[in-house]
Amino acid sequence: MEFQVTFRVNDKIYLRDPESSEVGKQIVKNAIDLMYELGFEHFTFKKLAIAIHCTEATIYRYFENKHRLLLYILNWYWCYMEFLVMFKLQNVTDTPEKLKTVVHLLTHELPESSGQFDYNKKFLNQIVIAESSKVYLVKEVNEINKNEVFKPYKDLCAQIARIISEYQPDYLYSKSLSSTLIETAHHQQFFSMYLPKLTDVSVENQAEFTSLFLENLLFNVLR
Amino acid sequence: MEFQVTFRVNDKIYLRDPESSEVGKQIVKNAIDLMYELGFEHFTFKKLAIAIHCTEATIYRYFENKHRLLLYILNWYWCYMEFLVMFKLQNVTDTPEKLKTVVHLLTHELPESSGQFDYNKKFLNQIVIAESSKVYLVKEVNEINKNEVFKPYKDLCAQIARIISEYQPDYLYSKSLSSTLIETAHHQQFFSMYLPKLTDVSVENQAEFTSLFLENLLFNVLR
DNA sequence: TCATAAATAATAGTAATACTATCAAAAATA
DNA sequence: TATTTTTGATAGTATTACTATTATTTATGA
Repeated sequence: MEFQVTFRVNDKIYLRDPESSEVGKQIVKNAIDLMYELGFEHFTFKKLAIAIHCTEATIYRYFENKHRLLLYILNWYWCYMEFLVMFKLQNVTDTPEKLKTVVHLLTHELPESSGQFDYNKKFLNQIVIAESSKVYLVKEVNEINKNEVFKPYKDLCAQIARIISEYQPDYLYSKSLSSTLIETAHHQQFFSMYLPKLTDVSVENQAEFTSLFLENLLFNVLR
Repeated sequence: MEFQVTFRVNDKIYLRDPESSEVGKQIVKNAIDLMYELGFEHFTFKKLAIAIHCTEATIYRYFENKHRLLLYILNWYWCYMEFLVMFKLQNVTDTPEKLKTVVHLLTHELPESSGQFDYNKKFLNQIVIAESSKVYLVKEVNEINKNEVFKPYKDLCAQIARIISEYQPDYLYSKSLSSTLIETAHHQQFFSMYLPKLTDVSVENQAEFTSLFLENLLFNVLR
């Protein structure tokens, strides 16, 4: 059985829906590749335009600026992650098992979704790890937040918080623990790659380090 | 008794020691004020030059770019924080008390240090919360790391990890828990201010929320 | 079918940012 | 006193982030 999952990303993020045209799709796909390669700071619309053989003005027609484009990519990621959590927890009744699944999803590359036009999941994962905090750690956070552009993040956070509450109903900080889980998944992965002295990673457990740490943390905090 | 604490910041961070001249001191002091006001992205050397009535070139003589200037400010913060932890734990023998002190330090404004030429601690605290991750979440992280510019962060992390190990010697992730503590202190404070739905903050516990959450987390993870 | 309107991309700008090179004055040293 | 070094000021350039205008294509409807 083949099926395809698509997400309606909040239309306040873009000026024109990138899903509505071929160039639009190319913009998002190539933005992920180029942002992975250059990092958010060195990524520019000019460079993206050259990569997809169009002009800067064309990209500006779809996105106000590169911050909005990153926000679009992350919204897509948060929506996909929420879907994956929901999907993978179908028919799982064991609550510890649910939490383990969540940790695994947060600390591993996204599975390839079918569909001829797909984003590079390895690159997307690295962008989430290294760049995601840059969308809210800005002076304009209140202004941006008004358009509900962080709703998918809040939804994902609330979804995980519900599983935490299910596991331990009297735990007082389910949402903070949930957001800590998400954020820690990112920075522990980043640290274990680039600043390993800030972690307890070793050569042997490189790949599984973050999920081991988070599982241990979670099951010690709770119960 | 009056005393003053100063820190030798790694000289790879600056081109010319800002402590060595009056303009240099003005650059750092006013950078903190202006970076707080504008946020790192909108902060420029031009604007800083106007604020202290000098030229851009003067500032470039001290710091290669604004990233280095932020790194200098954070190095100062990390050194000061390590000093404070050491200082406040003098004569404290009770290990749980030590951990509580660390959490309190990480989640509250820095105390004013004496000295006629002092940085604005309220502003510095907000910069640490909102901008600190931007110094390492860059493509050049490996290159930058070679000059040991993150050493004060690693030292602070190791210092807290030692207290964790003292409390529970067989805990496997003392350094990761330590860096998670530091990072979580930042983003939970940020979230409770700007994106409260990602936390369990309430109107009543606004000020103490992050320390309550972290204390609870820490004492449940350990033992 | 053809005229007209609307949508789109390309061209060509501008203002601001992130630097660099040069120069002149002041300070330090020999 | 002469000479070197350090300093800040001036005046640039390349890139970035965006905008306005124009040309072309596409859609619509009489």
